[in-house]
Amino acid sequence: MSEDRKLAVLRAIVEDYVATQEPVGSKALVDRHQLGVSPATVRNDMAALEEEGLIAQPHTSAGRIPTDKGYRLFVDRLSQVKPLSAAERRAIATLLEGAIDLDDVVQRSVRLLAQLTRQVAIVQYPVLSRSSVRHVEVVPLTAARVLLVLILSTGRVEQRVVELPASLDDEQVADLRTRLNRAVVGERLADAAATLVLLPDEVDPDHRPSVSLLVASLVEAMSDHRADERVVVGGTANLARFGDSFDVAIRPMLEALEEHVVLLKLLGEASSAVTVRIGHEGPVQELASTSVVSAGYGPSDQALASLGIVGPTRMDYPGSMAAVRAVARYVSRILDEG
Amino acid sequence: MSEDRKLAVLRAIVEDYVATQEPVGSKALVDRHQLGVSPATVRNDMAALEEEGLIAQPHTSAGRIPTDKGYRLFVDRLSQVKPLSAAERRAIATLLEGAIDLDDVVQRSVRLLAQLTRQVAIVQYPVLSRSSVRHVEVVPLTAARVLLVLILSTGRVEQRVVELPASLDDEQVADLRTRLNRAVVGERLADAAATLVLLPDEVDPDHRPSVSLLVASLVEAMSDHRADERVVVGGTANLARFGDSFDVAIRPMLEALEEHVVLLKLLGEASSAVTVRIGHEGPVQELASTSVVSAGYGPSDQALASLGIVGPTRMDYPGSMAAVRAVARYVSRILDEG
DNA sequence: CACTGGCACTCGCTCGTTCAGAGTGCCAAT
DNA sequence: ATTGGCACTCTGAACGAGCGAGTGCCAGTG
Repeated sequence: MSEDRKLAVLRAIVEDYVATQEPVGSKALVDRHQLGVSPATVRNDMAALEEEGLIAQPHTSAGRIPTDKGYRLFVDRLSQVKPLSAAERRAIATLLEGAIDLDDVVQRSVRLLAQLTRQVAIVQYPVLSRSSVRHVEVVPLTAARVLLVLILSTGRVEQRVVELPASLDDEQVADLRTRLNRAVVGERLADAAATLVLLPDEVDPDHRPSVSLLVASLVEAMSDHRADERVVVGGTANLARFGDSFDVAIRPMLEALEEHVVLLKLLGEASSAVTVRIGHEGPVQELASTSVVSAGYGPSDQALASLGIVGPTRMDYPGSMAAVRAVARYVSRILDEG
Repeated sequence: MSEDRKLAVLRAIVEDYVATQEPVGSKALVDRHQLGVSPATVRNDMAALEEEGLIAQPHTSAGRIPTDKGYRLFVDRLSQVKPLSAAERRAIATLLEGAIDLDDVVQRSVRLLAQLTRQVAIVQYPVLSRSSVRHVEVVPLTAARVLLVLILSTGRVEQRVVELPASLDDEQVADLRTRLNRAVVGERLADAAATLVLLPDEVDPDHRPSVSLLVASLVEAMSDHRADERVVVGGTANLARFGDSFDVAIRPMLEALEEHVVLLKLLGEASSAVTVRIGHEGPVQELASTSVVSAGYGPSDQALASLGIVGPTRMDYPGSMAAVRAVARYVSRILDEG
């Protein structure tokens, strides 16, 4: 029994099962693939594969389906990322280049991923703490009320309204604006806080309470992890496609998709390579029958956040990986330019 | 045959059917409700109700279920809005008061509505064109690049980065900031554009191209209907609850929930009263078996936008209406304060 | 005249049974 | 090592019977 052919059989099983959604038998296999051997031989190979835990039969006398372990082997050794068609790549490029701001980029990416893979897509907003400050703006609203605007290198904008204990005139506000920007522009958020706390000491003691308050508010905006946890989901309608052919329960999926914390766990740590999590390998019990394909993205190849897709373990891995990788790259490029 | 009792029977049918999800027969009715008559009598009433098109039987020799027309009558004449429990009202108040900005208010409202009604909730962002300008800020980023920040009375913040044909120094920016604010603060968005177009004529001819560009960008931000169409959806997991008990197809629901344009159609024109759309009364063919309960909200009782819930026609209308009304009121109050 | 009890009738649903088909494992042969 | 053949297993579809919920109608009663 040839080891190579055994793996060829596994690959064929995965491909057929993904395509048809039905357990695949020995006869069907030799019909659809040019294996050059008889069904009986394939049966022997199958028995061996089952022995190794790579495939299983739902019940006696049914075809075989791949196990999670089988998919893992397939992804690691038997498949290569399927290149996208020229049309698809053009579609990605034009769609993403039409985006007008960060929100829009994220929005469009989700749609794109969902359409390309026909799965549920998830895109995380760039993580705050690793980006740097591009500009800080102080806007007087009334005498004792100012708006702080924090603009980050990723294009993200955070704003806070602050009530001051004492009023500031325009000149003082302008001075403050200069000082703040001198202190933090170009700094990474994680470091900026340290520089900021020294600022109140520099100014006229009369205004120290106001400045302290402003600084506190700014630091708070910088470490706002609520914003870090923002993710956008799209393509939920695709759930229905494989939803009724059950096996994958839609209920827990829908619930997970509402819990952004869970989604972040699913996406995992951002790393620029494409990551595949199959079935039980994932961190969420309820989603043991789903897989996640994700990749990090961010300007200049530092992975600021992740995006990816979630679908049943029986998915088209090569295709999904290609789509995820392509979108991640394009989004990274856009962020580089912006 | 008493007309009153006939309506009581209809009410009982609606209530039972909503509770059990199963066609209700004459026997079950007299058991569960104190109608003071025998099943046979109820059967006669039922025959009459069916004659009038208010109820129907799925097939001969099954119980009755209300028709859309039956629900309509129930909502209009047989039910009163069920008051929320004190605990529920407290939950609404505390949750919404903890919100820190407009995004957060919208986010929390959706969750709240979904939890209270156990249906899918939809909240529309306040419509731009009817709100007014609170402040405009011009932030120099580099010599020939500025950030425009537009702050609206609803708390919404829009920003645009503009590349200028010529560079402006700080003094000129400050002057521009003053002029812009003088021109539009307090104006409604619809009117502000008219005032703005005159602005370029006021300034030094050298900077006229830059100012024109800024004004154009601002006008564009003000009339950004993309932002108008923003809606947030929550509680999708609730779909699964009644999803498998068929009759309501989840597929078109999920699809509709992704199409924000469709959702806006569903919510309809914002009016401060609670509106109920039952089944086919709605504007979307595919959702003929779902109902929408919605209400407008906005500061000082002008309805800026709508929020509501979507669910199967067999829903708890009094409860849903109460929840929608309560949330709409609380959100309005929050906007009033902010 | 409104209501009631009784009764025959209609279906949809559930359950058991049967049957065909797909697929397997094993064995003897090449 | 591979193959054809064969007996065996098991699922899923098809069928039919019987049950039960529910109805409509009718004759009887206050």
